[in-house]
Amino acid sequence: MARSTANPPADASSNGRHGGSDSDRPAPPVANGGSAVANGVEKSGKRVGIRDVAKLAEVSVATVSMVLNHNPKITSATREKVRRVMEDTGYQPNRIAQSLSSKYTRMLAVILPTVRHVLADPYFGELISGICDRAERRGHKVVLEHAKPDWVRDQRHLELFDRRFVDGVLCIGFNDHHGFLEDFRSHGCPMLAVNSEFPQWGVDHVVSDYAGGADQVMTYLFQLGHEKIGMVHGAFEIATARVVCEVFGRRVDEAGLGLDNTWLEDGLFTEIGGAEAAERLLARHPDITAIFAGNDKMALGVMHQLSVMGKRVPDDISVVGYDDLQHAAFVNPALSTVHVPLYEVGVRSADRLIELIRKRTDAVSEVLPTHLKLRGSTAIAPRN
Amino acid sequence: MARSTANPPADASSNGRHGGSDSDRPAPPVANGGSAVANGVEKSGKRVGIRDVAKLAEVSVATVSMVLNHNPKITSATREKVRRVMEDTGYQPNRIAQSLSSKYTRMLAVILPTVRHVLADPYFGELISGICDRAERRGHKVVLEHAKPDWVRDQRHLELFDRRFVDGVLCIGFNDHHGFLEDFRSHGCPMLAVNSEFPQWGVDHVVSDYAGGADQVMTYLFQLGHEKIGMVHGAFEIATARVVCEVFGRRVDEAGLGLDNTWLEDGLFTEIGGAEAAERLLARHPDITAIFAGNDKMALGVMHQLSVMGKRVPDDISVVGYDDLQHAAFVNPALSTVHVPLYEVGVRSADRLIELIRKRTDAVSEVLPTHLKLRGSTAIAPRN
DNA sequence: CCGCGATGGTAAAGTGTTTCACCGTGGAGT
DNA sequence: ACTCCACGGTGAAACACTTTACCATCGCGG
Repeated sequence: MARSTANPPADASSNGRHGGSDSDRPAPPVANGGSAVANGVEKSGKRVGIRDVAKLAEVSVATVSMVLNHNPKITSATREKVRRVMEDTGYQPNRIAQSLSSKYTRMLAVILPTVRHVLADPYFGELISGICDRAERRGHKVVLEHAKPDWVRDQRHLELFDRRFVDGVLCIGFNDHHGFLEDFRSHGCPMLAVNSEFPQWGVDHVVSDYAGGADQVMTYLFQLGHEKIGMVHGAFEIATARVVCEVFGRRVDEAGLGLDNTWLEDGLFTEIGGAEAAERLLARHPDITAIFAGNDKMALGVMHQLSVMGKRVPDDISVVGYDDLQHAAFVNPALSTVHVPLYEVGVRSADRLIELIRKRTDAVSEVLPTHLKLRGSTAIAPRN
Repeated sequence: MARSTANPPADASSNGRHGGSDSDRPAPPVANGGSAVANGVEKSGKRVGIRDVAKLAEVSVATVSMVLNHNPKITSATREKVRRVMEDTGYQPNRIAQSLSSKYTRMLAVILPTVRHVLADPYFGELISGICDRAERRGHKVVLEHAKPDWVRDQRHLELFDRRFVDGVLCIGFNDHHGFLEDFRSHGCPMLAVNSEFPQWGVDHVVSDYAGGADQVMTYLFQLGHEKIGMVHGAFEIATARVVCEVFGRRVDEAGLGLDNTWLEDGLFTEIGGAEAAERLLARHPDITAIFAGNDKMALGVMHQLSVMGKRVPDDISVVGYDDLQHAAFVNPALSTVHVPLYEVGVRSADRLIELIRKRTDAVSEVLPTHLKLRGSTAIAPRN
């Protein structure tokens, strides 16, 4: 069931373009193979295959293949000869056939939880953006996958590998209840958790520094003189959300503010959830002067609710978000938040996963820094 | 170069799950083939292939293949026999080999323009969400592709088909300068423009009713008594943006308001562009009472800028957006906008493209309705 | 009783690469 | 002068399916 072990593909492997650009060079020169031959079509109506190239170049099929794969056995002379024919004929290797022979498909899957319209959430979008850009540069394509309930019940996630859809998967947005994440590792399928972590399963991951970000927020709020601080957090099944709450709790305790659990509310990671959490928080603690939300969506909901309830931000209450989504700078007031390098996390994830696939590395656990982004939603605590 | 024509795949084609679920049934029953055999592994360490199944079921390989593909030639008796073996062994057809033999990969590509972090834009996310969900239900996978400048220069877009990456492509967010869109059609490659149209090239498309939406906005603004209305539009190279402007112009003319081109400003489809456009508009026409933005991002920018300039929304100036992105309801004030059924557009696009691939239809030009979503950013025009 | 078509299944030929065992040649080492 | 190895390249066997001839059997009408 697990992928049989085999040599990882050479760094410079065939990816269709004759220049060969597996590494990070932007793109092969490609001298625009514009011979008289109509692009890609031989005199016959048939598509040109490796055999045709071999015939025209007066070499064997194996040789052409080796040129394609940058095999050092080939002289630069013959390599050139073959290259020329490839350009003249507009030959492009059939990637299906390549995958069938070789052990690699050069495809990655991004697996997302089944939340309605999950892709419409810029948090995911930003991560995927980074993943796609980097994957493309390294000659990989990205396919999108949703982890529907029946999907994992039927073991469909392993099907991705068993049926040879992809070489590796990137998982975004899952929590401790998603036990299927463990299966990948136990079946020897390259997998990486993106901006999340699962210490209990030893899953490889690239994550941003949630503890650091939360710490900075607390320091900042204290500097502004806030002592009545509420927290709107996401689900506790998510390790990173837990971390943020823990930091919040620790800092509050250290400062001796005596804030108990009633200052914590679950915002479900959504705008609406954030709004409702804010409502509860305010009902319980009318004297609250600051709210720290676990992500920007909840922060938006909080601000919306505060506005509805006639509270001014930041004059009456300061609000801090987390993520720094693109539109956070354009709401009223502009949101102070923790900048998470989501795009960069995506980029690194793709890099590390590809290395995992090539068995160039085994354990990956990378942390990217976060920092405070101060805007208009925070101010000095109002004096009572 | 063009894909050689061949029979489209039968509606019920092999997609790995033995139940066969090409149609829209949610998922095959899958009686959890839990025999004693360790899932998917035969006694040997080798993966189980179609040959193994044939041997165990005492039929030929061809028969197994036909069972897989729901070929009516097979008796239900033998079909059951084969099915049983498949479940017992946990056999799953290798999709690479299937693609090599058959003419179809069951993959679709979504092609996006090269805008930095384009996926982080919920507009695209929502569309792609719909596309993915429906594609998955119909047994297709979706791969993401960016149309970088060099990509089209090198004819890489056709490579998607030539190298057998995908069966069809969905293009989102392009404009009249992207001539490469024409290539797909001229090479016989199934392609569909999503929520955009290119009458000049006769590209198939699924689009929402931009004219209707704009018309409703204008009617509404007139009802509120607005006469000094500015328009922050997107690039004119985009047909749908043009349509909105045309409607704006027509309605304004019909109403005899005498607003010339100085009431139009380009907002570049971005928040920042919208903000700058609003600034210019206000500098030129301090008496402006309403601004109609071509999308929600620009509307956010407009509102932000108005707030910076000390104008109140909607008391001093009303703002209307277009798209109805998820967070539009949670900004301050909540944005009145045109609801575009982006998710649904994505769904229909996937459906139509798959039909195109199967040659079940040829020309597709579908229009989905839009409607006004009134919230807090609009009000009766202030009396001078 | 013979021929014929429909039925249900089979053997074998693709599908377009990669990879592996092998081979001829030429130069260096002894 | 002879062995031996390195070099550059070749032929053919995988890879795991689909598809297309083709074949045997059987029922039925003439």
